[in-house]
Amino acid sequence: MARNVEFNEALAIQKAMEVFWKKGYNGASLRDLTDAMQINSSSLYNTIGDKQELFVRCVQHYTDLRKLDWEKRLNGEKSPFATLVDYIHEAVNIIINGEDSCMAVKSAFEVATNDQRIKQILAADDQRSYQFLHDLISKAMEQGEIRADEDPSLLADYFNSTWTGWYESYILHKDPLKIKRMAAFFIKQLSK
Amino acid sequence: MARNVEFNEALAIQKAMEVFWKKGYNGASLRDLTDAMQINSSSLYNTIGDKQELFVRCVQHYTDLRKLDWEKRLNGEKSPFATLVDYIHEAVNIIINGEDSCMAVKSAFEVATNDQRIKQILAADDQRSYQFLHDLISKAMEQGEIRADEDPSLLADYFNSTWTGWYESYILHKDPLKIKRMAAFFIKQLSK
DNA sequence: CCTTTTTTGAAACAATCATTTCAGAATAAT
DNA sequence: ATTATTCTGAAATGATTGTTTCAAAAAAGG
Repeated sequence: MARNVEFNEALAIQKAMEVFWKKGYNGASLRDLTDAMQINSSSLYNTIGDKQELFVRCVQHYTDLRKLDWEKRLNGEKSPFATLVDYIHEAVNIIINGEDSCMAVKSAFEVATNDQRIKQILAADDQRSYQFLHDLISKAMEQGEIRADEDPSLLADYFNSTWTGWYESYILHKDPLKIKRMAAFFIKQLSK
Repeated sequence: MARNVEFNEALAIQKAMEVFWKKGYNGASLRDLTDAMQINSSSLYNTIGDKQELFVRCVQHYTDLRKLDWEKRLNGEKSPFATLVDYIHEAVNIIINGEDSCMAVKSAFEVATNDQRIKQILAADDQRSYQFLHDLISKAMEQGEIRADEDPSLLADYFNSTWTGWYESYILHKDPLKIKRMAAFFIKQLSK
């Protein structure tokens, strides 16, 4: 009985996410966004909503991707400790090679203080990140891969919050060796 | 031969800093700023400059205050390790009680990626923070207050980047106990 | 093919943005 | 007191902000 939506919404969200990621919420204008999404603002307001709603969808999309990654890693074939070490090394590579830091971290500091919806999405994401680490650490302890004289939930909390500072360090000093040394120390703390 | 500047520039910078601190660079409008500074925009542009210049001055002011604090602590009478532990506990209290996170961290993620002047100021600030920790840690090792089987520069780097994640954690979860537990673990790692 | 419903594109919207202008008030030195 | 210079306040600047309007284009179902 009527026309269908012409543009690919998933692709448009992906493009908008990249703009927000690079420029931040306040730094990205609606023209920046619609240019990247290759749609007219009327289409945006008809289907997705206003700027805030678009941002929510983008942050949600970002955290969905992370969730998939964690699930895939947990279902992998390697041992818990090997999975953890792999993850850390890849995280280091992302920090060193990526140029836009982490969107979850940036958004936490820029908007989570004022926007409750964003805060809630990021809190849930952080909780999943914690759970991912907690699972691996406690399994590694059970299997005797790492020593079991610390509380897994404390270690997961502690390590989970550690990443953020590495991003900041790399923004300010652009020193890959610094990050790699901290990661090595991080792993050594776990294993010995 | 002529009139003097009427307003207190130092006080105006302080007020502007508080606005940027809370709202971020892009989130703070010039009206927000001049309202808080209680000056006309013409006075601002005559004496300090444009918005970017004002922000530079505010970030500089923020880091100057931190520098003074570190110097005062280094010149205190307590032992190196006691000074370090005091500092950590006060940092935890600031995270838990403050409501606007850390301006240096927020600015690093929002603008340091695009603005080289801000990046440079924050990198210098981070370097001083590192030096502060490095001084205390190496002195504590010399005096036998903590074990000396780790590289002080690595420990200083590692601990220096750890704070940032605590701020993020508190923004997302508002859980004081979580921060306190991580701080306690932090101190235990050093001392044992 | 025709009707109905929806999407699209371009333009317009008022509001706000950072910044500038300029006349008049203020003040320091003569 | 006069003069020379600078600062201040209010208003205006043009650009950009997020958002809306609406006619024309598109397409699905009868």
